[in-house]
Amino acid sequence: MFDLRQLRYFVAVAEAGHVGRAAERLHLSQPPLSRQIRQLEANLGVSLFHRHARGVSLTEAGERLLLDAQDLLAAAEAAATTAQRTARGELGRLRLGFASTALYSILPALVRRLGEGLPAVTLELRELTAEQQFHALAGGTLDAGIVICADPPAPLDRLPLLAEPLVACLPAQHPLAAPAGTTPLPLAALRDEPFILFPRVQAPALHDRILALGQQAGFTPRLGQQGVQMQTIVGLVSAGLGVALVPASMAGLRRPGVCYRAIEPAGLDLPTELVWQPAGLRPVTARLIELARAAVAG
Amino acid sequence: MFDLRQLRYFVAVAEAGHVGRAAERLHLSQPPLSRQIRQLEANLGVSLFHRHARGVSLTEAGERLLLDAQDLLAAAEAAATTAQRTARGELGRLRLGFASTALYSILPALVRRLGEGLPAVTLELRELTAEQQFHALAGGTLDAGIVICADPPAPLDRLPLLAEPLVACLPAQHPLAAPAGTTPLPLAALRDEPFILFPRVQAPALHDRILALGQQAGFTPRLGQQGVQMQTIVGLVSAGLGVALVPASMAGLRRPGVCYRAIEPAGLDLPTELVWQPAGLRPVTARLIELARAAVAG
DNA sequence: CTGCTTCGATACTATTTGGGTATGGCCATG
DNA sequence: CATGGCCATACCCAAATAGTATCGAAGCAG
Repeated sequence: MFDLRQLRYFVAVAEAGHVGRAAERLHLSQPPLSRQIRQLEANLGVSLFHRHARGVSLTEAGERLLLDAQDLLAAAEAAATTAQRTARGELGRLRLGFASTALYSILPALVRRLGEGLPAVTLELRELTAEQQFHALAGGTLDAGIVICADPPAPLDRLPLLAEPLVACLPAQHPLAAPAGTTPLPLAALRDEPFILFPRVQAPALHDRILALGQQAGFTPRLGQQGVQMQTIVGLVSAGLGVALVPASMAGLRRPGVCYRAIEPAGLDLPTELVWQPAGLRPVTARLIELARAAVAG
Repeated sequence: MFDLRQLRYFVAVAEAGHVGRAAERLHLSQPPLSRQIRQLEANLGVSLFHRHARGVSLTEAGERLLLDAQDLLAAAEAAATTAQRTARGELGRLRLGFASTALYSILPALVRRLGEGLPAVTLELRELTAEQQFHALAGGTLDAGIVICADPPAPLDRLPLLAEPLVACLPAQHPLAAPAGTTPLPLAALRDEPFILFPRVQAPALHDRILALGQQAGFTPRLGQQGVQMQTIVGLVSAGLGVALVPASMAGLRRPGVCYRAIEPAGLDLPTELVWQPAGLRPVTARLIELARAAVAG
């Protein structure tokens, strides 16, 4: 069978109409080129050129092959660059999990950066709890995840993206409601309110952190309704079913009927982190981590 | 850049999952295969395989390349066979001219044989006078032509396809009209009828042949209407505008209102011939000539 | 019609590249 | 810890490719 080199030679001769001229263009001397063309003809069992006194011209079969050869060479080139771009993580699918709070903090900026830095990567976003993300990462069905206030199991790497305090989320008609910027609300003032929380299994660390804050303020929070997603919790608060402690960035949700207030004691900031499995890291995941690192630094 | 051989090797290794196994399948020993794979990786600047203890597996870039490589190899194969089939005249366009009479004699059978013998050839049929065909053949805009009773100019080759006598074509109501199979009609009986003919410039040889037949029968045919196509001439006869001498195969047209009779003297048979330019003969034209030759012989 | 020019083909040599054999080294498994 | 399986490396030989010199055929001008 033939060879891409022979095809390149053939195209050069066909386009130049001269063997010698084409040899020059290929930085080659004339005789080997002549020989390669004849060899291609022998391999195919087809004569591709008419030889006459002042050059060569394509036979019908040659004209047909010229079209195919140009396509083939272009396709080969494209295949090479596709493989290279895939290896660099510039091409493909990126499966990114995220906790619901990330939608209101880091996720929009990160997605924008991905779109700018890796425009040919298809981003698949999945809203998942931290546990679901850890499981999917271990199973290889997720490339990276964004979790808040959760402890990734041993084999996972992590990158802190941001840290934010908890704030109180109150119904707007609540006696303690006040515009932002007023003095922090002493937590003890909420001792008699029902607290709206995630189910503990979904986010044990965050759940415990909130209960501990209550203890620190001298009371045991009374549990009210439960909600799996942050939007649900804020919605329940706006319906007057209780109060909640939520990440400060949830104030960006601007749901009518709720009010956010800083609390005292403030407690430790909640970390939002990017997590991934370093073993078998896909190139595109590595690029995501780079971008995220740059986003945190910049 | 890489090479189709390397691509074939790559595909074999990818499909086998083992270098050694693939080497066997390629009738090759393992070390050169190993080396070619590494060289392909070096050429692309991309690692295509993960090596582990019991074989190799594709990297993400490798998986991407595998798809493209399989396509490329198939396309290369296809390009080769396309060129070969084109060289053999099994593929392409065949521009065939024909005189209108051929429609009622040899053309249908020839077209059927072409469809069977060269199914991938696109036949372009053009109804043209002999002179138009000779001109188009000289100009290279026609591959072959079918003419009746015409003398091709010097550079053209010819193949006789059939020869047929002239018969009289009379209006059905004409006193001389009679069913086929009766005695031949003495031409002299038509001495007072207007003769419907082609314009002489369109088919001088046939025109002269008809006039000569009249002379032979002892009169000079009186010219009536003219028609360029055979169908037209027969139509004018059926309208009662005169009589005509037409190739015997025109009886196959079975136009109502006309009647065909053998004539006396019969004169020489009219040759219908395939003509073409032997210089720069296209492969597909050569195949047509072969088929036509077989059709005449068989 | 003859010499000149142009261009592809051929002969021969040098170098590169590809393939074979022997062997080393790594990783998983029992 | 030893063993087996498998890929990588080292080295050598054969084949293919490129370069130089030359030939031969076909148009063109004088």
